[in-house]
Amino acid sequence: MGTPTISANCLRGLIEHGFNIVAVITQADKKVGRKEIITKSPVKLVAEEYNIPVYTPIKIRLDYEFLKEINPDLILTFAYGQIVPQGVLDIPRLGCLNLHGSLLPKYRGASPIQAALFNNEEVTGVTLMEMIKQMDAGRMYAKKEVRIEKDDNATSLFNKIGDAGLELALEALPKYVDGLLEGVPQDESLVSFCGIIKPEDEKIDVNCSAKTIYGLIRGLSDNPGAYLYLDEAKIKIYKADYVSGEYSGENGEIIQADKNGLLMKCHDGAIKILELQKEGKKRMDYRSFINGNQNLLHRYFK
RNA sequence: CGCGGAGUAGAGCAGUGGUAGCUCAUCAGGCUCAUAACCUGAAAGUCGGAGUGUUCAAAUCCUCCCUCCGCAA
Repeated sequence: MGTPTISANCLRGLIEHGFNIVAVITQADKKVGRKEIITKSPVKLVAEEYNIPVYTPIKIRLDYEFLKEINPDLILTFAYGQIVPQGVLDIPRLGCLNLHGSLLPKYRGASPIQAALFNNEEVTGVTLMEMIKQMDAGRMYAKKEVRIEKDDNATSLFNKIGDAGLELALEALPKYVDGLLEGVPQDESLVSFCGIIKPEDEKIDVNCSAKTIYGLIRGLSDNPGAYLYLDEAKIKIYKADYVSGEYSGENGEIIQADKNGLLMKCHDGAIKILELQKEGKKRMDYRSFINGNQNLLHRYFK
């Protein structure tokens, strides 16, 4: 069970390594984009490619009777996008496992990969764990660490986590099936959570520290992008760096706008904007932005 | 028919009826110990496409089409 590209890659890997996938469950086709084109999930596309039966319950919470007939030995989820009810967890004889995009017990919840970036972590990872009723709280069977590099953003980290998830599954699933893995309970004192990211969470608060803003920008790039406003125009920042040090001026003020950089002062340092996009315009580097928007100096982002 | 913005030199933009401009990049020359710095000059646009639409005159107004983007989903 899964939905986005990383799940699809994982599914493909499992299939090619000889795992017998009897059914695939993914989110239903959705209308996407301005033209509302009906789009199948990446997982569905891969499943169809290999002629594996696909199920797309709108609400798995209510609609899972079909799974009893399939009677799988094991269910593996990876970024499925719905909460799986107890009724499903009880079906497979070997239980339900989940690949979670963090090193549990850190970052239980819906956005672990982004959360690691928001918090400027240097290491995160993926955890293979038992699914229980309480979200992301089951015993852990295996983990794989992923190092976060300076130039990583959400897109690149998703890919790394996806690759790591597949590797972990290939290594650990056979052992699990043979009963060789021991489940380790999570240390409840170290639990932290991350929720669904809402549009208001994507707004940059210029009064935050440079490092916090940097983390937000990385964690939301390339999709959907962290934003702020210049006058009435919404500006998304896709790539930036942070500079420590004291700068005069107010938070949000543009304190440099030339070929050497586009700097916005914030609390405890400044943000060096590298790639951005004004609404209605294309994504561009800071030099192009400065060329087309003169007199930026001492104006304010807010 | 969900709402809205935009398509003008390689890039980013200005220009809303009267012989197409700005910043950056490019090329040439100059200055300099030197330079991504500075000075001088040059090249580069059938102004998204179509119209056997309006006008003395269209990048600018009208009609249709294409593409890109923000919101919403």
